[in-house]
Amino acid sequence: MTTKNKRADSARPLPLNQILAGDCIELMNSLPEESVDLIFADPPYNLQLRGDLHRPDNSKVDAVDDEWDQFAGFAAYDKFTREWLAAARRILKPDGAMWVIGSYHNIFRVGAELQNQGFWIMNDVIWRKSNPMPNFRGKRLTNAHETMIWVSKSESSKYTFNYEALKSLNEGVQMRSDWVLPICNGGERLKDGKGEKAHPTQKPESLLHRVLIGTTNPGDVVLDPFFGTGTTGAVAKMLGRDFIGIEREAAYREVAQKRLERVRRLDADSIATTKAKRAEPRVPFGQVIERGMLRPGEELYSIGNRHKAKVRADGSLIGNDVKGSIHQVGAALEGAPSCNGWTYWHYRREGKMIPIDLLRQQIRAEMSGEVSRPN
Amino acid sequence: MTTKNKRADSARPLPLNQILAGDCIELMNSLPEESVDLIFADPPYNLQLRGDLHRPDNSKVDAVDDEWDQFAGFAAYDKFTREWLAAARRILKPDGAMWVIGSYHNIFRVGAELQNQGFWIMNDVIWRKSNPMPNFRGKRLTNAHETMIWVSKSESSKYTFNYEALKSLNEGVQMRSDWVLPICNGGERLKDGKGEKAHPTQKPESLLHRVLIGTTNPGDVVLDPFFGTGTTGAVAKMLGRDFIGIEREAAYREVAQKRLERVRRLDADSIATTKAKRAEPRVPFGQVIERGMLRPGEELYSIGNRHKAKVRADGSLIGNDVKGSIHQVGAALEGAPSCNGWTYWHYRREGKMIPIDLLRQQIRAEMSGEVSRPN
DNA sequence: AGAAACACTGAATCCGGCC
DNA sequence: TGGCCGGATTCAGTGTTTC
Repeated sequence: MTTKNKRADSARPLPLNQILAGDCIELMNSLPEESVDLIFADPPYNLQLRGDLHRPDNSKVDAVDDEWDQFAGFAAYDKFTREWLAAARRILKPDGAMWVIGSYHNIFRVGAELQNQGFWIMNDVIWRKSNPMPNFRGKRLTNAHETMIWVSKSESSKYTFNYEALKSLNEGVQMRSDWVLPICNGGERLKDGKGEKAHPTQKPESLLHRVLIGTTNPGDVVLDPFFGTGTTGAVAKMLGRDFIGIEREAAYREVAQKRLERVRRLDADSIATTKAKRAEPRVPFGQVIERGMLRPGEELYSIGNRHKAKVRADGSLIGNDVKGSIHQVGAALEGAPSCNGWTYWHYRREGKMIPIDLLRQQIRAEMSGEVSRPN
Repeated sequence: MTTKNKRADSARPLPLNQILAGDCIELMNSLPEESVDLIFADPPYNLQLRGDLHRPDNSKVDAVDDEWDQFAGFAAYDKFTREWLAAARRILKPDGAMWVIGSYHNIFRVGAELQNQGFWIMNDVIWRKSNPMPNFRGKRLTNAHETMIWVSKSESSKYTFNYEALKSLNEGVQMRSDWVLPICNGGERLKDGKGEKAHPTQKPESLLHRVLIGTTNPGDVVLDPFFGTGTTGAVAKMLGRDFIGIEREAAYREVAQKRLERVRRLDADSIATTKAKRAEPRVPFGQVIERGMLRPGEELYSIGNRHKAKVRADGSLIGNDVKGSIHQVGAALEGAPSCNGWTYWHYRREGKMIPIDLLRQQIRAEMSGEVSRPN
């Protein structure tokens, strides 16, 4: 047993692998200080939704309008944040660490308060969703990510970081601060008795898998103060870590309890890895313009010089009164149903015609070293 | 000239397309209020938020003990943030917007203060670096991204968002909140006289290209209070936007000035981007009847023939006892909250079903004389 | 049986001009 | 300035039904 555990040994035993019922601040305050290795926290985001939102097909979006996400304002939210962070800080071992996940609605306030309380940021980590909900009204960018902040208890903490394990998860390349993972749906998404989703914001197990592999060791105690349907507990149990869940809502606790009973601990050997699959990244033609490889106003020529078109600043082409993507304009000029613009169009350099696909290859080469999408 | 500009008109002229020398807070305070369309800010965040931070009055923070010192560091940085954000807020037009870029060292504090001052977050945007600097010691994840926060001046601001242009940059798929772009190196990276990089954190032009295409229009005034080597100005000039740069260090101003002189403005054609449909003139359905394209009494059919309605002489429809506009009747028959009648209803010609939207397009073409109008 | 079409859904600060 | 109302707006994936 390492020195990390000395405080816990001298205190009363922890309620391991259980779901505690009640308010997380009170319950954390009732636990012995400096007894927990890692905290994973998914606090309410304090979304401020106005009216209903409908998809273009007129179906209504099922909003997160639950009571637990309502706060009177920033001051109330900040007070809540201060209190639960302080309670979390007390029970963390000196070398312990914490992850907090959030969106732009709350993550800046949480991050600032983490710093104010003396937590030390190692990284902010971006969960890039491979399948986010689109922006239906075309008024903003697709909100396609969430932010996690990974902190140690203090600057001098000797936190756990399994560098090689994460590198191995990433096909031998150093793990980056942006993680591409799908949202939780399909069979993994828990349903209630009526077939509705049991919790509006269930996190994917893949996310917790990566967190726990990277920043805990087998046998560590992982606490989740906003347990919900228990993703943290399920992955912890599977990976041979101990967990403590805290959840206020009885309905969530019930679903989580059943879920945890179904989970089986893996044997030590198989705790190893889920392999990532390398996919050739899609390169939008717009990037060729943004990167200055071609300039807006420059002309492109078809094979055999039969057609030409001019590049615009937004990556569309205009040729012979037809506007659109490199593929659309190519198809229109050829009178064809479709066209691969990347091989169809060429640019001129020193009298030579060069296919724009070479530019795409160049961009892909620059992007290599990146690994994306598990599953 | 739109109402957006009325405040600027009544004030003294802006120092457009220049680099102002000095402290950005003082200089912004010297500019007329509500005169700028967009601010792009890359504030200092390589500050050690610890020992060597100086107070704004240049007195050294007295390090009593670690924790107090750290708090003093944050407090000083927060004060600086509050002040430059307030100055930026004052010169922004009511419908203006701002981008701030930062890393985990500072972005949480900046984001929280943005919210405190009443700025309204549209998105946080992740610049995912395709070629980041690796983490050499293997103690953390590769810090492979930076965070940008895009805000409007207030919740009610009618901010500029060129949805279609960004979608076009992304080859027809809605632009997401994570942008993959390489860091600035190679020929784009400016060097000083000794061949060293001229600025430690020069931003890539590709990043500014996307920001300016997406959230400004040609002729807009873009201000950068931390101008550095002038990436914002260079891209603004190229894309036909006006800029105001503010920079304290003479060496950076010099490099930026030379750079700007080399930049050439693109012609209007190349700057043009794909327009939103909303910008097209409204065509009342009644015109279709007045012009005899459809006759009163003619029947219209929904997609899939599930519903039909009869055209009346005043351009309203009647179907299944429901009377009203093409939109109202469509919505009523579908039991939907709203309905785009133009795409919902079809008429029959020679056995074929033709959407009435084609008639609207025909009218619009006749109205403008040609297919597309400049800008 | 297999393919194709259709239906449904996800942490969302999601409209704007005219009267 | 509040209310009315025209009409613009979606990506990836899973699961179900139909051909």
